[in-house]
Amino acid sequence: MASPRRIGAPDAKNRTVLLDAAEQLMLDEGYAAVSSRRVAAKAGLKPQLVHYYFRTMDDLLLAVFRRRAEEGLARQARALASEQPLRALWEFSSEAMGTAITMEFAALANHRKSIRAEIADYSERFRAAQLGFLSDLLERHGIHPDVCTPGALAVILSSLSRILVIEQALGMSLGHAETSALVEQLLHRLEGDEHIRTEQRP
Amino acid sequence: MASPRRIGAPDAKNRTVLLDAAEQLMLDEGYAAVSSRRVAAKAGLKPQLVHYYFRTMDDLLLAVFRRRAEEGLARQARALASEQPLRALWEFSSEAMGTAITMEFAALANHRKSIRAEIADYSERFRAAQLGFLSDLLERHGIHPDVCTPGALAVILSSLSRILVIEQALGMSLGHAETSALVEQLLHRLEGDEHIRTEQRP
DNA sequence: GTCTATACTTCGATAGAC
DNA sequence: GTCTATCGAAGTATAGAC
Repeated sequence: MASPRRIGAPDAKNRTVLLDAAEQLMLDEGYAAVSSRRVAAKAGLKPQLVHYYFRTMDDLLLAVFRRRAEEGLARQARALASEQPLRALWEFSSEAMGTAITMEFAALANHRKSIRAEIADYSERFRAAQLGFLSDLLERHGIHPDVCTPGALAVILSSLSRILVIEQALGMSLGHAETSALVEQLLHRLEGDEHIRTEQRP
Repeated sequence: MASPRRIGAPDAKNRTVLLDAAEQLMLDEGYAAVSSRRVAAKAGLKPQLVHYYFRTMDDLLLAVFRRRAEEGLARQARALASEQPLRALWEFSSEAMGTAITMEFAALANHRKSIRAEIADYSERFRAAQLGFLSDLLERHGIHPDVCTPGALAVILSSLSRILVIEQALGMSLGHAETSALVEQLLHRLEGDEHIRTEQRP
């Protein structure tokens, strides 16, 4: 009774095309621009197909989010396993695209219950994945929990990277250079100089 | 030639009613819900009146933002002139409603040029107003700019308060208690214990 | 100065054809 | 399993009546 209507196969080619179009639209013009008609137009398909592959528009939005979130978790795991994990984490968190899409979904989440639960869940998974590494790092440097705990460090790093990216996108800069310098100081103290990264040869 | 159509007086009662309705809608359901029909319905007026008082929907949104921003600047100024300015600033920045509306406009700003300029301008005014106070505070405590500058402290405080509020609204909590404890430590060090505030008698 | 009648566009979603 | 024809509701904005 919940869903009497049929739905397209999860691996159908057009489903992916629609997901790509929706994601691009969201980045370019915001979640409000993700309508069945506009998504279809960008994908070169008929609007009704959106409702064939995704029962509602919320379902489409959720699918876009899940796909990005899963990819993000994998990329973060790779960053944390890299040569300079703290710097890699900072750079990953400072990526403009990830921040833009996260923000778009966060705004959306404030007003749609089904999406809110999903975002909260994934966000905690991102943070939880950082905790083990940060915990080791702080311990290795003999930093007492009274000074800074792994949880606090995770919150601080993610909040700073996010706000710097967001404000930059708006064209703001007041206090940014000083904050970046402070972060660089921290990274240096906890992980030494930035290595020169040579191009990977094919 | 830009605006051949007439527009309602800025102090007309219905204009304010429409502004209130738009703001409430934005908080409850997000910027996408602020349509002429829905605003009018909430205000108990006809949809066409929205276009009489505001030429476009963007104009309405901008008017909502300016009204709140001006009020916010005044409130922040009062906080910075209070008995415990640092704590007052932290509490002001941690207010759920201010954060929610700021976030909504920030999301909107990513995709609408006219709004982006306005947000960036006001945001820098908020931060600039904090700098004088924070500069004095750090100097008074003999904190060297190598350790922390006023600009960096402003960015850190605003980013932390914002992310804590946003994540709380989503239902997240990982690392929050530890971060709050760290902030409390900082407030205590820079401004002593929290005073007990007695109710103002009428 | 204040508001209404109206035009035209775009929306999400379903039922049913191939 | 894949797609199309179509509906009723909601969107912005203007021209013109009071």
